[in-house]
Amino acid sequence: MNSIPKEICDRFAAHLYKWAEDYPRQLPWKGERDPYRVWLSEILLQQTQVSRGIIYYDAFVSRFSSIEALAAASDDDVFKLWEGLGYYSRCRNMLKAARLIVNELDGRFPSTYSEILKLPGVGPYTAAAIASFAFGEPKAVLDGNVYRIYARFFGVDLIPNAAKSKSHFQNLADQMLDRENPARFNQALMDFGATHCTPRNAKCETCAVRDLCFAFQHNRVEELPRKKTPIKKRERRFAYLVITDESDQTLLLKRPEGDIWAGLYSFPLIECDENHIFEKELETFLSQSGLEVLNSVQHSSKQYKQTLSHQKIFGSFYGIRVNSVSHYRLLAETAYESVAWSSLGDVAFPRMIRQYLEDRFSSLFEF
DNA sequence: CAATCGTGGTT
DNA sequence: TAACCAAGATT
Repeated sequence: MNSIPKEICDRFAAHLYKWAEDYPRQLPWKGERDPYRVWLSEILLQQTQVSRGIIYYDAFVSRFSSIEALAAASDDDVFKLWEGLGYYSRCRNMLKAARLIVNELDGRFPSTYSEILKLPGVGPYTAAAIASFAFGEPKAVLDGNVYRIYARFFGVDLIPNAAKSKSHFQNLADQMLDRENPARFNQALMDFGATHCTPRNAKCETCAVRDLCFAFQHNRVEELPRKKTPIKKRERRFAYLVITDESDQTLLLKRPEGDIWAGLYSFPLIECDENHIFEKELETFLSQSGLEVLNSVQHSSKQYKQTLSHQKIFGSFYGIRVNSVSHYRLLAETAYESVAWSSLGDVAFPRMIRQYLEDRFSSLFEF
């Protein structure tokens, strides 16, 4: 690949720094050097808008003031704090990394890019961010903002994140980085992308580098970066069984690895495909459950819909009254648990289940 | 390496 | 509305 003239790099950086002074952006983690806090913010911000990340960052910092405190917390408590943010494997990997650092690295956060990169849940972007922000190492971040800025600035006609094009963008980013001030440069670049060189309605009229910008000069700002081909969404139908007994216990299960919402809790569910009729499945489930059913369908909810990145979930909830959930056949040997109804407010649920509980039972949780 | 993993903001 | 996409990582 051709190298970028030094003059271009220098002029870009100078304009970028001037822009950052003209458009200050205050964020809770800005200028932060504590690697724990930098790491925490970057994990929370993966595929997450800054405005939402701030809310969870404040909650996590307030609850866990050190990596030792985080490492010592229970999985369920941390998942509860993460509830609603999505991409829950981040939460699981965050806990793994915290415990690894505390238990095996004597609490010392790794201080180089290559060592940081080994942490669970830390990929090239996050490692570069932590290395530059917390340790001043000259590593160029490559996130959605950076893809967009350089796709436009250099007129790169490649789809971002495709494995083949990533190395091209990384090469550009590496050359453009101000190696004397990596933290300042990375921060300003992402701020610029997030607020000025935006996906739509980019503020080209007040952009100081537009004279150098390929997309602006060729009137292709709206076309770049190239869009990813849209994904097909699998449709799934979940029938949740809200089973309660006379002691106000209910059945929950912890969702396993390998499917959505791993690590969160759920009511037992019957997944209905086209060929399976819910009523028959329910009859089979109950007859094999060991439960003494008092009222097989005490109530049924409306149908909830939730669109995920790769799936569209249709969910309905069916209230079932039994004598005692402790008779459930799989309780002892599987991920199923008997939980007091009054404690459901402390359980981490997927959005759809939390929504159902609020719709139907909000008065019981003192929200 | 292309598919998978959530949820909500924005237009 | 529906598409786009957000400080990506993992498999």
